[in-house]
Amino acid sequence: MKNEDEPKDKRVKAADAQKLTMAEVAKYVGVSAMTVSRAFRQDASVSEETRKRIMEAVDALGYVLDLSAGSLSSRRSGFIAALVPSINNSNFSDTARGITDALENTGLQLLLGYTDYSAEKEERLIEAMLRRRPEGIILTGGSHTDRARRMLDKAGIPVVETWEIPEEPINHVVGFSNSEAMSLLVRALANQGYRRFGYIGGTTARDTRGSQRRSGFLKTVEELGLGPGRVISFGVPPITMEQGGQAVVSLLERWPDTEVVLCVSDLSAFGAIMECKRRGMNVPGDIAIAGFGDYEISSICHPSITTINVDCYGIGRQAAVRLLDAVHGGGSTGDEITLTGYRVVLRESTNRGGA
Amino acid sequence: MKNEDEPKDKRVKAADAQKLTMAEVAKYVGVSAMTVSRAFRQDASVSEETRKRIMEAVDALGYVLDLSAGSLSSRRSGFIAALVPSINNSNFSDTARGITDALENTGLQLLLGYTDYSAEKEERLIEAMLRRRPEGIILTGGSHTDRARRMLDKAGIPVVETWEIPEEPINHVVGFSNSEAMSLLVRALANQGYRRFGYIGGTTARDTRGSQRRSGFLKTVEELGLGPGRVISFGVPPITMEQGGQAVVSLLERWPDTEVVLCVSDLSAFGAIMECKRRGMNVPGDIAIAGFGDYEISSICHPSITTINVDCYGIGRQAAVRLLDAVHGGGSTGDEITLTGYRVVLRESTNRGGA
DNA sequence: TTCCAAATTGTTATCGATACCATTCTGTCC
DNA sequence: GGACAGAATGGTATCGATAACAATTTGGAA
Repeated sequence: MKNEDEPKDKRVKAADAQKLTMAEVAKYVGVSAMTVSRAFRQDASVSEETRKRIMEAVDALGYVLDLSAGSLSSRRSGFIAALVPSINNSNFSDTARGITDALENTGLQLLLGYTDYSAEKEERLIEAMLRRRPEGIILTGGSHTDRARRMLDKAGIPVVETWEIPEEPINHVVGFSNSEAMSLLVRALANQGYRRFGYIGGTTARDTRGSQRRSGFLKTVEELGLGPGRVISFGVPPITMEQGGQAVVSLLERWPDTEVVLCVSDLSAFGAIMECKRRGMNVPGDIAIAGFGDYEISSICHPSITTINVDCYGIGRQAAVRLLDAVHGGGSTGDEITLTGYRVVLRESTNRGGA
Repeated sequence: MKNEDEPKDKRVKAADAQKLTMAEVAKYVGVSAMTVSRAFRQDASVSEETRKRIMEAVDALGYVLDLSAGSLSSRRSGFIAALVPSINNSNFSDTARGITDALENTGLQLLLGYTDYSAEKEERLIEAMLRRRPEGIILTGGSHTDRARRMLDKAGIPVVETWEIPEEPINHVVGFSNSEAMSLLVRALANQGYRRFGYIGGTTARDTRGSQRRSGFLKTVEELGLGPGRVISFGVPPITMEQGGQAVVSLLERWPDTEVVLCVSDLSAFGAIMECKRRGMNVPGDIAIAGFGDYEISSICHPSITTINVDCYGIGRQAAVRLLDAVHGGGSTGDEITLTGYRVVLRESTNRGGA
């Protein structure tokens, strides 16, 4: 049995307060709603004194601007949408952070979605996002369903594709060639004297960047006259640390004399290295292993991991900057491809003749 | 010189199409706008035949529902806000994933923000979020500015605090006691025979969960009669892998006979272990090290890391479920504290007499 | 056949801010 | 003193959907 004089649910009172509208603030101050509206925008012409009185009233009453109402009449939602494959992957969350940071103080809100590496889920997300009328949208990769492309086209908003160079860009692109980046790594290691190259990646083409890295690997090994590359496909992308460990076992069973193994990402490379150590093998003494992405872990772990450093944060930041240009400046410069940097980072895990 | 019959900028045409409104779809089909509106909701009463015709028209015209207009009249924004300290931390991105998954097919959109472990940034984000009139909000931790509390109170929406048990909960809570969890780990290791305990954490109280872990550590070491704990504070939270490595060096310089080091998170523990190995020390032979959070890395790395497993995904999922209950069901059950599980995971890094 | 309940569709007002244009006020210059 | 530019403020229509209620149709039951 509840006590009778127990206080009533606090939210009842609160719910009333919630109804507070701009007109009521205006009445309280003794101005028109329009003036209150102007007081909230820094560029509008309101006398300093009036603005001060309004803001005091806003504080006193606890009024909070309602953007959904505003965006309807101003026809500007104040949203930017961004889709990434996964938020659990630190490369992509760095990109998301870059976007968020670039959006700070622009008055734009980020609507973030993750596609789980699926073009179908991407399509559904794009539709869900467009229902909020974003002023621009940032996508990962260039592989989209036909319907997704049609929706984006119809939406008439700037689109930025990131993390790779699509064959048929929709609009703007901020990224790099995953194939060439992997190629660069192969050449760097070949320069060190490695000859028998293995590769570990996922089983399907879901992860288009992963596929591009593999094809860059295969092409370059071929070009260097180092025979066909030894490829192990293991697990649905994105492959985990654990799967990296399992894959390297398969690879070494099949081609025991492999000298160096390149992995689709640092995570699988790390798993591979740890599995080798667990089995008593020496990295890089018995086998050299390299990754891709330069995750934090790769510079810290022992042995530290040779990899390709990608400017994940910069991809996000530049994508957002491009988008802002297009949204505000009217995109006068037209569609463009912005190449972002990458570089080979040689570390202990591929030290030739290393400990 | 551009070719004259080059197609004009596609976006011009697209921008026109964008203006498409529900009324135009209605006219095209020969029904009222209201009927089109009903066709978009699955519970509304529209004949199957009419809905089919409408949806065909929607497809043909490429109409996309405008939720911002709808939310104004229905007074339901369709948003849920969630604030996490960082999206680069896989623990919190797991929580974000749990929230997103629980929201799937509810028609609710997640507005995600990251506070960077700052109560001031949290306050600004809460205000920004409230301007979108979310139907509920999920926060991390129980430490908020006064103004933030006031705004939340006024907003009159359900609030769920996660990841810890606040002393003064606002509303609902989904979390666990970080202090008790750390205490459990200390006891488990004391049971194994360890006596001289060290601790590595950040320098400030910004990370309240980190502070709670430290106090749980200190209290328990004291209770067990194992003298004052040896604490190294290093770096602004969240401390990185690298800082974990630096901290363990400090700790061992100051107290060389330390037997086991507990770290505020697996990331710093990993950094500490790698630094020890780099310096030729054996883990756990020379020094045992444990973390907190059970990140993927901890089960994979060598030696694998003893830690506290936390149900990060479940925290997000349950927080969202609680919130949905409160939003839809009217929160009839009142405010509640939902405790989520955690458990000690003993691994190689604290093997007594280990290799 | 008559009548009523349920299913289906239509009409109108409205959500809360902002765009657009009109109006008032202030100060300055000739 | 008059005129006028520019700043400050107000009034009204409007953004595009949905709530609320009204009207119409349909299918049986009486």
